[in-house]
Amino acid sequence: MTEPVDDTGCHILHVDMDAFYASVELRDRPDLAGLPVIVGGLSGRSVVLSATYAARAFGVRSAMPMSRARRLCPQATVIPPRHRLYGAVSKEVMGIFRAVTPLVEPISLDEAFLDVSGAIRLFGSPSVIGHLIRAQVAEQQQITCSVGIAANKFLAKLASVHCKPDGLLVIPVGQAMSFLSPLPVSALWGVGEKTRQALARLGLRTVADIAAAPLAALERDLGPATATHLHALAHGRDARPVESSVRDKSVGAEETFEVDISDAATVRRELLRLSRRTARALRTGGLAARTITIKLRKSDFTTITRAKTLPEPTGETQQIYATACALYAASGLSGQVSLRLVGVRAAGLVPAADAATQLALGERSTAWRDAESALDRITGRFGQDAVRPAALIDPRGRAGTRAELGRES
DNA sequence: TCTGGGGTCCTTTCACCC
DNA sequence: TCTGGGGTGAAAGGACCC
Repeated sequence: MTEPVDDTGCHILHVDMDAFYASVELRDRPDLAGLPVIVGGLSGRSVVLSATYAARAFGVRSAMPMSRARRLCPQATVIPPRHRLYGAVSKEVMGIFRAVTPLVEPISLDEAFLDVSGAIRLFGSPSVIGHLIRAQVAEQQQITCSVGIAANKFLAKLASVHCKPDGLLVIPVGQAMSFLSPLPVSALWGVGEKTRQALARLGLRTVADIAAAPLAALERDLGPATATHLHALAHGRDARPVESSVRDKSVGAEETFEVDISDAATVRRELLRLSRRTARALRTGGLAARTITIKLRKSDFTTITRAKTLPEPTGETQQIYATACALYAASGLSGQVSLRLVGVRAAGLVPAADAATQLALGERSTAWRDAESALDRITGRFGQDAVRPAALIDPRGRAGTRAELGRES
């Protein structure tokens, strides 16, 4: 047994699956246990989604280009991702959390915050609950997770990072500052490469440096919001509650081509495909959107976005697609510039029911909505390629672009 | 080394209204 | 009538996170 730790006042848990996608794949491939395994696309422009610790030992990291990962670790087994499977496992794992407390805030498929203050009388101290969760996840899903326990979200997340993989760590209330102080500024939530450089120019390299810096000096160089945020975190303060019902602010879809494209007709065809995916996501969530944004990334990786806010919220492919095409035409990039990525996003989300009531005279929209709902039912049953607009049918009889083929498996 | 796809949030700029 | 300023919403870009 481990030493008893004082977890008084530490009612926030951060649970993080270890190498989640790769661990799920290893359940089906026990022969690969202990070996370097990388989950990622097979096409030239894909990146590492997940890597086993054996692969990480070679320097492989998630988000790294696959080409580089394979150079670092040529002996690794590469497995294409199966997102539906990970989603299903995630649902099961979140179910384990919710059996302990209703206050579960999923951050992604593989991690969540839990507020266990109401569960202590029933299950025991936060550490006991952490051990219980780890045991249940291992037993029911045959994967490991790490649990960080502290007085707030930020510290709980730091704790789980520091006990990974397959660990549990409590940061007692009185030890937060001694834990935090020596860490590099990049340990703070919101400090990426750019902010790290900005802080370095101010001579700030550790969390202790930021905690000691005058707030006004930080505000001058980072802006008031970032400065206040970082200053609080550096003192171990984080008042954000665990929220079990966070509403999405936007939904969208984007796609990187295997080869850059400049032909306007091809780009529009891609916009149609992405508009369909976006509209379907809206309808699945019972939502409609007021603002449509397109994203165009050029060969040199510079990215522009163009947005339009509609008079009424919509969830229809036709309207989203028409707006996306208009934005593309107005961008000045249509047919002129080579693009490596296009995207469509819908924001300003409202419940679809509210949006429907705003359609005063029941124009053609209801007909489109009914037709698209019917299509949703068909694709839900028979797969996404069961029904497609004529524009998306490849004359050579193949389905979809190379990029899309690469993802489906 | 050559950069995915899903998002959130912040800052700046601009137009518009009062 | 002209000008300035505050407030607000939209648009655009960018940093960041998983």
